[in-house]
Parts: sequence; structure tokens; C-alpha cells
Amino acid sequence: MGTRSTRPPQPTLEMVAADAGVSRATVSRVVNGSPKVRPEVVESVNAAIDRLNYVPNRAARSLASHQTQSVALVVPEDMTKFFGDPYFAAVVQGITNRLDESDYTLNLLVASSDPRHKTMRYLRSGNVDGALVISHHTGDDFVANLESTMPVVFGGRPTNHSGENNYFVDVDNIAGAISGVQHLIDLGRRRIGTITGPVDMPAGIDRLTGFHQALSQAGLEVAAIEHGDFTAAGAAAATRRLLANTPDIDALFVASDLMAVGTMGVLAEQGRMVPGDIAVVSFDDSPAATSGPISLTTVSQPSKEMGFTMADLLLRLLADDESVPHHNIMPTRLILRDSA
Amino acid sequence: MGTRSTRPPQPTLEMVAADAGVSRATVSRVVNGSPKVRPEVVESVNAAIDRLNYVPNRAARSLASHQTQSVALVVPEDMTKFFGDPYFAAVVQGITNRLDESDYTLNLLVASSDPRHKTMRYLRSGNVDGALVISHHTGDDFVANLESTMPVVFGGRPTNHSGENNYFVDVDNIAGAISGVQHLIDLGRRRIGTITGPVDMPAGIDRLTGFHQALSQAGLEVAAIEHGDFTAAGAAAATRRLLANTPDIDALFVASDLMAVGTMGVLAEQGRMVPGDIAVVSFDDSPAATSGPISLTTVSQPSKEMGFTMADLLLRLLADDESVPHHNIMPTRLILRDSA
DNA sequence: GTGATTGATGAGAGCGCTCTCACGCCCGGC
DNA sequence: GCCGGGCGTGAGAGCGCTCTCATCAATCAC
Repeated sequence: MGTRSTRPPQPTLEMVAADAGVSRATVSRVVNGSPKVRPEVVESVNAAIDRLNYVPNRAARSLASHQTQSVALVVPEDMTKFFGDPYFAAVVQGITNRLDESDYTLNLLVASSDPRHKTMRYLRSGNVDGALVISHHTGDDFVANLESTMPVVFGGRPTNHSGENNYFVDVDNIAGAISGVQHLIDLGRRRIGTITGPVDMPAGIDRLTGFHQALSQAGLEVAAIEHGDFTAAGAAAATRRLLANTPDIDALFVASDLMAVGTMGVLAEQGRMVPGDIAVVSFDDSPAATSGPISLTTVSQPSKEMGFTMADLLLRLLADDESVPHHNIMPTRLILRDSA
Repeated sequence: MGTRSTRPPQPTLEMVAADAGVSRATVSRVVNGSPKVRPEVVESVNAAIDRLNYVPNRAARSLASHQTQSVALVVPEDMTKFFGDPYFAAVVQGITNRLDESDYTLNLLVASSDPRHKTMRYLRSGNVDGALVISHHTGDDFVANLESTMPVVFGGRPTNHSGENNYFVDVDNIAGAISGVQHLIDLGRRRIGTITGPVDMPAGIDRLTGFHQALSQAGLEVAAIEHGDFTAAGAAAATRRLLANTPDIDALFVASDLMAVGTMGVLAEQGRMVPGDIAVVSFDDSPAATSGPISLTTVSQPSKEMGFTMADLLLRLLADDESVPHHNIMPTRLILRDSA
């Protein structure tokens, strides 16, 4: 036990009860805000709590009540990707905003490369009452069987076909992409290419689908497609390939702001003027959209609200709310700036 | 209890024991890898565990053993700042790398704005065995009394004077800054300014100190100082102020890569060539250093190793290792690229 | 005044695990 | 053959809390 044993022992419910001259049960009631305790008793118990600096032991509480009052945020994603993308920051922010209103705390699990096994064990050991999952690649079914254990809300439509009855919050990526590409078309651009997101992620797939739909509706051909990976570096490489293969494009739809940053760098490097030579529309409306020299016209998705909604749904699920909607699709909005 | 109650109950130690035809104690021994169990018994218990798909209940284990097998990463920082900075990504990566080798799991607490109170409660409720704290502002003493409750390792020298006997891992920011500024001087630059980090953070203070020391050693005057906040946007604003007040500088020492990104943007916007007109050296050597059009000459700090070391120290502390050094200062290295 | 009712409190049985201790077995020594 | 010792195992007492149920006093109706 070591270091722990040399530290002053935490006061227990029992000690507070003794100090206040009441029973354990009464202290428990006070701690949990039960209405059926006489005000003067509440007061004396609270005084004892302050006096002893008492904090309830979570393990004991959790063991007895079968609840942990905490939820997990599972990110089956590479650590650097997770941290690098402001989109995640916004989502997490939204989540914590909602959670801060409740008594639940967040457990962040970046379950990237290594031992997903370990992550699953952690989740299944009853550490959390429910889980939030974002950035769900196709094939990441390791999260799937989680749903049999606890309520789960996905951020972004999950790709496993396993069930229509899972809960998720997503933005309308297809409609968003269409609005972005349509803007390019309205601008008179005709040789429109795209840097896609990963095609094993719904967000990547849907945005590409929207790109195709917008073009075919306008009777235009796809000028060029290169696949990116939602990172700036990956997009830079993709842009180089695209420019090498199809030098004559006049517009680019890039599937995320962060990727657009990489794209803009390559464009500048190769002397292409934006939006003069090539108009650029991206997706997300994250801080990255306005951090560069040319501010990006981008399809805004309500990331923070998404996070908030995810947390809200989960909390309602945990409270046995029967009316929680399974699918929540949030709208996007085109933000006009300098790049297109 | 709600949703939980409708889900299949988790198997318990007791059930495994019954299934395997042994006692609870024996199953416990097997689960915890005790050597004093007959191999054939181990095998039959493991078979039972697999059969029932048993996972130990953490609350119960924690309650009985007074250990949680998890540690907290406390970040008294704004969420967006935390996610935006690749430095943190690297540190967290290092931490998880070390933790993955152990049985401990990480609990991330971004204890920014709101209820630090809530964070403290969480920590003090016995949720974790120890804590890692990074980005510790001056005045953030809310973490200070944590140390009386559990082992704590700081990333970056803590500013509270409260004790010399706390544990921390830091880089030699002063020496690093000196090496960066010295490089500028060696390049023949004489009008050298700086964009500092927050002066309420040791990292900000120390890098500024190094800046001063290098200049005074060379007998040079400080051309200009503007304060940044370790964000790209803040640095951009600071750079504008600096350029407005002191247009004739020929070199800039920027206290972080991320800030340098903001600075480079403003420099480009105002037509200053880098490194021709103004040479730039920054600090961190994060991915941000090479993401822009001009790669940054930067003082490399071993962020990932810092994280790894922090976790390692904490784990040793938890294992009652008496020989854990209190202060761990890691060296920096100047990386020469295009900006200076 | 009696019995029924309400409301605050306490007693006590777990929650699922760990850990100490005692027990029974088999071995070797004399 | 007896005893001491080791080793593997089981019994059982908690860990700090929640929650049901019983208790007891005060209130009310008649």
C-alpha cells in the first residue's frame, strides 16, 4: 500500500455520523440530498462534514449503488490526430458543458493503437455508466459489443450494420457538402476537384457523396479526387498529387479545415492564387479556418452543440428517459469568407 | 437503476468460484496472478472465467484494496488551448506509452473554467491513486493541497512556493532559450525581439529569462518584447503590436511553435521575408514547426519523453520507490530549419 | 382517549472484492 | 511411527457506502 498508508486516512460516513450524533443512514441522506431529514439535523450533519473535511468514497458508493456517476468518452483514434483536430476540442467542450450541469464526470479514453483490449476491460469493469464514442472508423467494431453492456451514444453515424437501434448524433454531411460545392458552382467554377476525408469514415464518405451529388445535379464532371486523412500533412500530399495529375482545376472542395490548411500551403507554394486561380471551400468551421493568411469559406458544423447533444442524450438514457430519439441529425451552414 | 437493470448482470467472483468448484479466494488469487495456486487449478479457473466472460468489478476491488489502479492527468487549462497545442498531444502520448506498460489507466481532467471544485472532489473521492499535473499557472494552488492526499508529479516546474519537496519533470527552458537566441546572434542579428509565453507560467518566464541572459551576455539590448499566450491568434496580435512599435527588428524569438505560426502569418501578411528580413526561432519542435510554408528553426524539447518520465516517476512513487528524484530537468536541442 | 397515519430516524443486510488466518495435506527427518 | 514444516486452499471478516425495513414519536380523525 505504501505511500498511501502514510497519508492521513480519509474520514468515513461512520465518523461523520458519530461526530454529528446521528446514524450512518441519516448522514447518507444528507449527503444525497434526501428531503426527509429535519433541517436542523441537516445543518448539524453538514457542520460535521465540514469539520472532518469529509468526501464520500466513490468506490464504496459505486459498489453499493451500482452506479459510477461517470461516463466514458471513447476515441478509437490516433492520439495525435485527436489532439490536433480542433473539431474534437469543440465536441469535447460541448460534452463537458453538458456534463458540468450534472453530477457526472468524464473519462477520456483515447483507445488508439495499442490495447483496445485494455480499454474494453476498463469499460466493462463497471467504471462508467455509459459511453460516448466519436470518430468511429468502419471496422471499429470493438466498440460494438459495448452497447450490450451500457448505454452508448455515437458522435457521427456508426458504420456497423449491427443495429438500427443505436443512438447517434451527426451532422448532415451530405447536405453540407452539397451546399459547399454548390457555392463553388454558383461562383462559375467548372473544373472542381476534391480532397476527401478517409473513406472508411462516414464523415468522409458522406462529404464525398455530397460532392458527387452537387456536381451531377449541375451536370458537371468530377475534375479530380484525391484521398486525404483529415490531417494537414496528408492533405498537403494529396493536393500535390492532385495538382500534378490535374493542373487545370479552378476549385477545390476540401473535406475539413485542417486539411484545407495543408492544401492552402501547397497552393501558395505552387503559386496558385486563392480564390483567384483556385477557389477553396472546406468543412468544419473550426479555428483552423481563420488561422491562416486567407480565411476559409467553409461548411460550418455545430461541433460544440453536437458534443452537448451527445452528452444530453446519454444522460437522458441513463435516467431511463424512454423518449430519447435514436438519430439526431444537425444542420450545417455555409460560412462565406475569403477562399471562395 | 433503470437501463442498467434491464441488462444482463455481470458475473461475479462468487459465480466463477462456483463454476470452477473452488473458493472465492482462489479465484481472486488466479485473477491477481498469485504464484501459489496449482497450475491445473489456475487453468480450470481461467476456463470458468472465459466461460462466464468474467471481468472483475473495479469498485469492489478498489474498495477492498484501497487502490484504484488509475491515475489522473489534471490540466488546469482552457479546453481549446489544451487541444490546440501539439505539445500536450506529445506529452499525453508519452504518458500513455508508459501507462500502457502498467496496469494503470489514465483519467483525463481538463479542469479549466468551471468547477475546479468538482475536479477536486473527484480527485479526493479516491478515484485515483495519484495525479499528473501539466500546465500549471501561477496561482493555480487549487492543485497544491492535492499533494497531501496522494502522490503528484508535475509537468513543468510548479510555481507554488509551498514546498521544495514536490516532484516535477521539466525541460531546461532557460538553457533552451539561450541556445535559440544565441543562434540568432551568431547569425549576425542585432535587433532581436521576442514574443513571450504567459508570464504567469514557468515555461513563459524561463524562456524570457533565457532571452534576456543571451542578449546581455552578448552585450546586446532587448529590441522589443510583447507578451503572447501560447496560442497562434494571441501571438499574431502580439506580433502586430511589436511590428508597429519596433518596425526595425531583424530577428524574433517566439516562445512556442504554435505562436510562431501566428507570427509567421503576420510577417507574411506585412511582406517581411523570413529569414531574410527577420529571422525567427521558436520553441517546442512540435508538428506545427514543419506544417507551414517555411519550416521553423526551433528549440526542441522532448515532450513525449517528458510525459513518459512523468508517468514513470508517478508509478515508482506509487510503488513506494524511495529513490525517486524530485527534480528532473530534461535537455533541449536546437533544430536548424529554414526560418533562421 | 384510542387507533390509524404520517414522517423522521436507526438497524442491518448486503454490494463484489481482498486479505488474514486457520486448516488439512504431504513431505522429510529422526 | 511421530512430529515439524511447507504449501495450497477455504472460511470469514471487513472495505465504505446505499437502501429496505422496522421503529418510534408526533399528529390526526372520531
